[in-house]
Amino acid sequence: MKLTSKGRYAVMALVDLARFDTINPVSLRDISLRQGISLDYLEQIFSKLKKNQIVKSTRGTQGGYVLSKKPNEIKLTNIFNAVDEKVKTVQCKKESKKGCNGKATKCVTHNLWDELETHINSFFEKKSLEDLLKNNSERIN
Amino acid sequence: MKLTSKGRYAVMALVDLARFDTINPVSLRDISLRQGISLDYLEQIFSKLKKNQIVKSTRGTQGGYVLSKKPNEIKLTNIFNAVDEKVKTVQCKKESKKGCNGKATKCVTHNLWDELETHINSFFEKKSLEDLLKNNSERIN
DNA sequence: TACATACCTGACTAAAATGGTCAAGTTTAC
DNA sequence: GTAAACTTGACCATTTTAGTCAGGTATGTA
Ligand code: FES
Ligand code: FES
Repeated sequence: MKLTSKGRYAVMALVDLARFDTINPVSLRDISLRQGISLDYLEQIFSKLKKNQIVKSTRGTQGGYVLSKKPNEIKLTNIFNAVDEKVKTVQCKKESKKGCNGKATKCVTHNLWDELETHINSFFEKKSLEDLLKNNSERIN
Repeated sequence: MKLTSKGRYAVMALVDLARFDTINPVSLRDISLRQGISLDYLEQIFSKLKKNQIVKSTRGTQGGYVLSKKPNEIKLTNIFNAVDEKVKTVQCKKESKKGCNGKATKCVTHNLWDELETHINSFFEKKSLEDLLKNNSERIN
């Protein structure tokens, strides 16, 4: 079970945005340099974040991205959904009546993985960007 | 973030074992048929489970595997460690002083992922094979 | 003692996912 | 007009996953 770079980078970039977008839009180039993420890869990620109305963009010189909501309104769940970083623990289709073994009943571990998924998702639903900002400034002081 | 088949199969197989090993050792062939898991793949998994003293084996005709501890003494943590299904959320080496960005400080999200890892692992530490047996028989009745 | 059953070991591999790069734009501030 | 910055889509190398395959070795039973 591991977290992919796409999810990790999305959150890193948005924290960066939350810290620096108060005066001017922030360019991906800046984020790329500050956070050490490939510029081209960031573009893919921000394209998805924009489609999901998590960020807004301004084109042209001095352009860049800005959060489209307040940091406390952006939960990790929203971010992860936007970039398709989903938690997948069960193998079977959840709606399907068939189990992952192809039989008519769910496998012996189905309920366990389902609980696990809920457990993990509850973490993402609790945490917002604002929590991360606090956490970060605590560490600086 | 997704669970791999190796971890999933290991738990499925051990639940099967816990249900059927009370009289005779259980052959991998039986598990393979009941759970719909490739026999050759099961052998790889059980090799690791054996090295980690989670199961014991008997060779020859009528041979097979038996749990080496009571179901309530086998936690998911133990199983996952045995088959190398580890939860990995941070990108950096934890001991290292360097962050995942190569800089001297930890990245802005490091603490978050570390919390997440703890959150997930606590689930695995709580759950034992016995819990799964209960859950399963509940569903049958 | 033969022989079938079942464990044991290690090498190999097809397919998918990951983590990007690259190329060719369009928009807009200055 | 030109450079900065967003936009789009194709492409690709590497790694991981989820196995397969080909040999073994041990042992209960007939
Ligand atoms: S995971 Fe849903 S049936 Fe096995
Ligand atoms: S995850 Fe540890 S420094 Fe980024």
